[in-house]
Amino acid sequence: MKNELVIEQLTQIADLLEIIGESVYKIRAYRKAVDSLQQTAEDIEVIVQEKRVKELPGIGDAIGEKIKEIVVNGKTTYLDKLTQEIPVEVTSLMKVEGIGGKTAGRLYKELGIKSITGLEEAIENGLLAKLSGFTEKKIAKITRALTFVKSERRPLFKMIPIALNLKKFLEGIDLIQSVEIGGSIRRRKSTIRDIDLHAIGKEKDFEQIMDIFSQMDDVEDIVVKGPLKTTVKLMTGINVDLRVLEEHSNGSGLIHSTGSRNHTVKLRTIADRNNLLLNEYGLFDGEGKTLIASETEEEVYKAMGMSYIPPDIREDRGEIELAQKNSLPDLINLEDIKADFHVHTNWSDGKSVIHEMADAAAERNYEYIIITDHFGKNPIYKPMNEEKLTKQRKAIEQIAQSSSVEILQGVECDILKDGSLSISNKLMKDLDFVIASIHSIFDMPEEEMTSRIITAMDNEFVHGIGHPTGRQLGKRGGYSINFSKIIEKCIESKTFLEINAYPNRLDVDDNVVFDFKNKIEFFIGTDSHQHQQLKNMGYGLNIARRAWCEKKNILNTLTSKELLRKLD
DNA sequence: GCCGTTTTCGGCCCGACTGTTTTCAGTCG
Repeated sequence: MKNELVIEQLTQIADLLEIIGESVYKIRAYRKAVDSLQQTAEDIEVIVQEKRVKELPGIGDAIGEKIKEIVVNGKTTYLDKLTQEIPVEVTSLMKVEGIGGKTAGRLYKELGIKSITGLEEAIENGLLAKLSGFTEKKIAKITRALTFVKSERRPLFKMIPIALNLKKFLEGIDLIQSVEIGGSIRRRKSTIRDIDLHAIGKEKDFEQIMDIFSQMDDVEDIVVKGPLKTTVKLMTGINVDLRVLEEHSNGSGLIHSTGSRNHTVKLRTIADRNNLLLNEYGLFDGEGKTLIASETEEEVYKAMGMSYIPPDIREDRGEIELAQKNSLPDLINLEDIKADFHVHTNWSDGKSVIHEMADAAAERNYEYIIITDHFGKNPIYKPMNEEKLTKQRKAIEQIAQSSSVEILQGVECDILKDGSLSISNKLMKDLDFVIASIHSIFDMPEEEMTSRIITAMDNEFVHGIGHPTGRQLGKRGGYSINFSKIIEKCIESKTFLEINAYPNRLDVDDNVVFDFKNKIEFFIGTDSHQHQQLKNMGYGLNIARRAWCEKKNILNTLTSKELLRKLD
């Protein structure tokens, strides 16, 4: 897939336009196009071939042509032209916090600085200090920013506890009435860059609140500090934003802090079109004098003529237009989940025994559970063989007699290098559910990897593909596969894709589910290796909800009878 | 450069913080 290449080049164009001082609207258009592509799981080559590029929001004639050029030639002449004026490396300066296009442009034009190293040298040899406007204070700020590694996106499950600790700390301050976690954590994105906090207090206390916040133990640096908004960098390198408001602005402030940026921009645009003004303080009449709504999010959305939009789907992907028509999807909930489809026990590499898993499922009010221990030859997973499989079946039958949840027997088998499986057809035939997953040889070219998985799906006894991309958040990206082709095969072979809810996997990504949920169905598996991990179903649900899934899109909402009938 | 509940042309979200700015540009979210 050439999606990454297109995104990279359009971003470079936007950066370069910023450096040469082009119209902010033109720059915004390129950034919007990048956003749009980042939300697409489909192969851009396929989109170009089918002449659907301009159907993507924010992409018109000009950018559409450039995308086509990049897909066909690997580059666009427009970028070539821009780089004749400004070398593309100069855009790397904009990665430094506080340096934008204007500053990067001056650094290059006036001092010939092209890179971070060049900038460091110019600071050291005093060249930067000779530039007008680069006072000691400003240089000190840049120097500090240079010591920080650009903060990376981290898995949601690692950020939630950090955010909760901060929330707890702030809630312990008398001057603060309440604290909410906003931003991408509240929207439940799979990976998170910054932590956004929204606090309520009295205006007279704002400065003191910010003093306490910026003096917390694990603050490494204060990035910006004002009475209304403060950003600190923690020693872990994570940026934390705190926005403080008075209680009457709670709803509008929370909408602002939660984002996404594109969602709030769209809301404000609509408000403006209706002669209203929306900001973090509330929804006002056009003059900004009369307050219309602000106390709760529900009130603000309602006053905007919309139904309440859950945080998970605030991404400007059409949810606002649907909310205006009161026809948002009826998002799937935890109560709709009747089973966990991917569970390991001590029959392979799991830590819990079957009945512990069944009990944990019962506690979650599931109707059934599918035990899917490893089957194959890879000793890492202590896999089962034919003999163990037969014994396990007897064990399951026995435990099921005293269990309040139904226990189905499945396996997770390996997709071998050539697409064949680590289990025979004869054995699969008697199993309720077969997940086939890739557990070895990850670095295959896209085409080979895609046909490897497609070969596995061709096996009539395979029901689902486990953790389809193999990504491990914060460790490795997924292997290269072509989703457009995989989905086609899913439809043809009636195979389902997993939403793997193991917190460091979250695989597939919500973009994939969003794009293809009306073509195929998905199942959520926690891939639990001990009974406490069944609670990770929530992470799988986050993905499904972000992808606008309703009950009908997710197999876990079926009863066991309905499921088995469907698999037949 | 994109886009259309008034518009195929004329708009394009809104506000906080920083620096040295005596009224604003740059950057960020």
